[in-house]
Amino acid sequence: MAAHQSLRTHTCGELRATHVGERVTLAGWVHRRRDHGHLTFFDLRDRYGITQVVTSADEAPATHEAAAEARNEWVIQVSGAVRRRPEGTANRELPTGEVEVAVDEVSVLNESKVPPFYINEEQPGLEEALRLQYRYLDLRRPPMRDRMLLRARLSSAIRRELEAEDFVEIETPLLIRSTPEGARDFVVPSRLQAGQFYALPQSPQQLKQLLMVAGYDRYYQMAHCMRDEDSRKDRGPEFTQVDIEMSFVREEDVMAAVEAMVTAVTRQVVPERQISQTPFPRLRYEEALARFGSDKPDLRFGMELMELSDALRVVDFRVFADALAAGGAVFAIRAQGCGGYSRKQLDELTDLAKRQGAAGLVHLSVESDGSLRGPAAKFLEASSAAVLAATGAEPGDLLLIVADADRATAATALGQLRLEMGERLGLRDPAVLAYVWVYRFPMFKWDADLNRWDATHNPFSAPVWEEADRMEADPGGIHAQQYDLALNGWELGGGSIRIHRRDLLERAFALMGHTLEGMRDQFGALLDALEYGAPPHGGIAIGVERWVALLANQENIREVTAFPKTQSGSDLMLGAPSPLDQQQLAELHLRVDLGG
RNA sequence: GGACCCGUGGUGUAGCGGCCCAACAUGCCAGCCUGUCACGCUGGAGAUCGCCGGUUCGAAUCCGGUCGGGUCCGCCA
Repeated sequence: MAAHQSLRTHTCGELRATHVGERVTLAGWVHRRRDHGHLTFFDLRDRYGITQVVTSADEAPATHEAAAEARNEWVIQVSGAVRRRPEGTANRELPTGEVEVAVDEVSVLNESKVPPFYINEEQPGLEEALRLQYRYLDLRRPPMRDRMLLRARLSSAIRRELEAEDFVEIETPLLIRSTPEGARDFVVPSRLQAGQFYALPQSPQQLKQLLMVAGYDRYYQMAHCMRDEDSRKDRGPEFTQVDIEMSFVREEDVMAAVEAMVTAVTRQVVPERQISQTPFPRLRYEEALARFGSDKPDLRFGMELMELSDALRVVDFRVFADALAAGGAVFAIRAQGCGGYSRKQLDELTDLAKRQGAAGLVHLSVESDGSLRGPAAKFLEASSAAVLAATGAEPGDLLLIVADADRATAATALGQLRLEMGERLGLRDPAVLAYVWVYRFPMFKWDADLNRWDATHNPFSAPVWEEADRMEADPGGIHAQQYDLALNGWELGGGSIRIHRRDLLERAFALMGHTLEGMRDQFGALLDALEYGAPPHGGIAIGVERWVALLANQENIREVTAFPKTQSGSDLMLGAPSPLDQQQLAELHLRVDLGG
């Protein structure tokens, strides 16, 4: 093992029966102490594991007495002989559990105050703010350590796989130019140029495209990105992405390369997990929305959406009739065996549907005689057979139905209910990883507020080539060569084939209301570069925190981030952000105005 | 910008108008204990209930505000 240094001969995860008889020196933290008077056991911990060391009043009285001072989290160094534990006292829970070190020499390398929370046991309810304030102690806890090591193995495997396929890692700058597109920028004031600001990258998008123009036809980078938008459990102000770009490729090529890397990496890093399907399923956006109510569906379970628009077209029920008359849709999911849900449970589901933009939720339970029961049942009597036929619902089942004048709204609201029911029914198997491609997104969406078309994803994404001619004639009807990679209901990454011809890019931007001057000002370098032999190219970016979180079965990316920010963007350990003093402000040509 | 939830010894919880200057577990300290591994036993110290204000004879408990944390909507090309 490489971790041998002059203060230790072995790590705390290393000793086995084969070491019995060797004299060793270990250094680490006191994980736990069991004091039996004339005999004291210490569990000594480092990042490699735990080893039991013993001091004895009979064998080494002075050492025994000296060691008795040590408390939890003190850093100590011990020397002694490795010996097999007495018959019947081996600990099968520990890899090192067959042996122990009979300590004859101990030295305290550093004492520790009593920590503000337990390092040596799990503590589910522990206030996260406290963990963040003492993150260096939190990171010492074995579950956090394991997640950090998992993340390191993931990064390493990604690099190994990509480099084996001739990808080259190229770093791009962190101080770049602000552009109003996309998320809000974090900005950095320039000292040398008064009144001017850099922006921190939301992603190295333009730079990696410029690298393609430069001929580095397979680029990757573990790229740090920053977006000044409100946090969620799956996104924070700064994050890391595996940024990839390739030249001379079609969608197929990028997806194949990424899929090969993702599959190989997953198998190396979490061999115990099951990838539900390879090659990864591919769903067109429209299909993902219609079947799962999401553009990042969780494919670990079925419970697909069923469209009832036709079955219910004749029903005299305002909620459905109005939605359908307005050109909308009615969707349902069938929750098997949930017909007995209580009023409270149904209210919770209704609240969820409303939060997701639905006007309401119609719930029907199927009685043992096949009749439907629920607040809206009396309106549906004439159609109950059609509903049962369309949904396949059986006695004891619960049907959840959402109608909306907007098809996507109905589908996404029900998609959220599907996830909730999947959770409640235990269908989201934590052992399974269900990667899925979602592709062929609409290229533009109408922005009612700005009264213009806007890119659904990335403004540099290319239209499906055969559709490019219709861009101006039918902006809402054409699709982008855009593909997202989803995993267990989370968006892991997204990418596209880019526009590599200046005229086409200008047309796309013009459609989004950009003037030629505005484009030159903001994207001048890229536009110019496209005129110097830009090859066809495309790529993807994969969110590292989300990926690790899913591989570690964590709900929250803070659990896989060494030093995360709070929801309001604070670093509770460092106390950031903080004010600047007057001199710093003056150098940066800034004046702070807190008046509001 | 908005909605909701949380904030009681070091930590996690209980208490939710007077029986509480606050209970339980764990941790901490001390003593005892030669085979433990969440060691055990005995004893002890430790919180005026995030903060400010109000209601009340009386507030951890009710109300308002505020600070911190979380979840969500908006936002996130």
